[in-house]
Amino acid sequence: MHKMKCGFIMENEILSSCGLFAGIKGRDLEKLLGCLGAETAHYDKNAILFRAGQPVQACALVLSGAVRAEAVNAAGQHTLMAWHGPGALVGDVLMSTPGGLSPVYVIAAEATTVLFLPFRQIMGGCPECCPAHARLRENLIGEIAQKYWAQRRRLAYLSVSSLRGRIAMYLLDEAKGSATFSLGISRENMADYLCVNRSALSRELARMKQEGLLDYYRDTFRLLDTEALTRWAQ
Amino acid sequence: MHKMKCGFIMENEILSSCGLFAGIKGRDLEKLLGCLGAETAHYDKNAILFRAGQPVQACALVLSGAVRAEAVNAAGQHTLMAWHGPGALVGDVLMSTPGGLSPVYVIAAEATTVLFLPFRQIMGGCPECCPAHARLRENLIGEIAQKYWAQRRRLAYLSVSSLRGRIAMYLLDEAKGSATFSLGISRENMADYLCVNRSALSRELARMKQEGLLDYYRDTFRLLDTEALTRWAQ
DNA sequence: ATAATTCTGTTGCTATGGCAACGCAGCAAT
DNA sequence: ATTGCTGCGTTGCCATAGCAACAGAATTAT
Repeated sequence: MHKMKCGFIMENEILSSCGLFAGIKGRDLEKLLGCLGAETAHYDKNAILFRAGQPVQACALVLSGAVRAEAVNAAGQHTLMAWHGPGALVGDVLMSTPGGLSPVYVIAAEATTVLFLPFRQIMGGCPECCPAHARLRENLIGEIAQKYWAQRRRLAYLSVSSLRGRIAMYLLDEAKGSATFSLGISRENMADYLCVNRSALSRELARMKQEGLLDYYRDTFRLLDTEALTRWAQ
Repeated sequence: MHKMKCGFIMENEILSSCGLFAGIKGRDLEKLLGCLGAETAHYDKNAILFRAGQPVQACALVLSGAVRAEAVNAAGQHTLMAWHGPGALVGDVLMSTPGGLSPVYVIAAEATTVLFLPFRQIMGGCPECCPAHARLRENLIGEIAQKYWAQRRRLAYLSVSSLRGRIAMYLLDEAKGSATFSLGISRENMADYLCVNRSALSRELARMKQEGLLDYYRDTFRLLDTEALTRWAQ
């Protein structure tokens, strides 16, 4: 690993487009990064960013490359828990949890550059109480709240016991009103997300298509009878 | 509803024991509450605290009584989502979510007193940048992070497809190392939490008892073969 | 173009777990 | 004591969904 002070990263478009720095730009952002003691770090493929069981003091914003979060169970098997590409914020919830120890280790999936933002500096604030710092804290709490709702949504799907209901609820959410939409994930990932067997998912989707509830090709769906789907979603 | 400025609530032991005000006491707490513009409000039974579909500007700390959060679906059915007694913090995640609208309405289950804490005042901070204020913000983010992990844990249980595995994982977590422990919830609530049929849960527990994996009476459990249970939990 | 590989759909078999219905124990009200 | 209520355990039935195995698209590499 190879650390350096920020500076060049100012040109990085990730910063301006990521939620954590929303509403902070130009000189404010520059000053804030210095004040935070933010440091970029470069990792070669398979280098470790966070170790399992360790406390997490800072979150990492992925600037380029990608990281994987993996759990290792009692039997010593490694399981992929998450994959984070450019723009992703990693360890934010964990660093905000009092006494929180990482349940996973995080490893560079390829050559990766991240920006480390230490919790203490974010919360402590600069002596001058600058508005950028206040905004950053609001953004951080907003990011965590959003992750909370993402989990809650998935929990809602999994709490539906019937396969059809689970699918209906998920698709209605993803559609967000529009008739035709693309999920952007493979059938297998969809099955994993909904915690169902892939072939069972395909079978049920085929049935729903046959009954005229929806139409689809690969990951592109069109909801034909939202009325009925809503009924199925309970 | 009947609002009043804080003041008398300083004697309330809820404040000193709740996570949100951890590490803040005495004069600091008093000053902080004034600075926040915190207001207690009293609600008669069945009075509404938060309406569904409305933005949430403040969280409510339940001082006495209790509230219910209920969702109303498309068919007009009301479903109990959560029950919050004294010490509970309600609406904290929601007020922290940018543009977040309440998915539920919150209603007083009985005569209830709450302390309202507005998000803007919490995050804005007082002009003097007082340490109590900073601590409050840290506590808030910590509370939200903890709620995140509580969801995540439940998600982990629900993602285990076999009933036995789900039970095993849950009980191993609840045991927290000790052999004998009490869940403090009814069998029916346990079934709801794990999203399984109550009778199926009873049946599987009976099987597990017969196989010597565990023993139980009502909501008190003893794990006899954690080794095997861990294997079942995958 | 051909081959290789990954992704998706299909289908038969079967175990699992949801459902309903009932019995019993504990507890409170009358 | 009787009645009612609630919580928990038990069991038979059977639909649902997991599993495995294969087939055919679609995509990528050669």
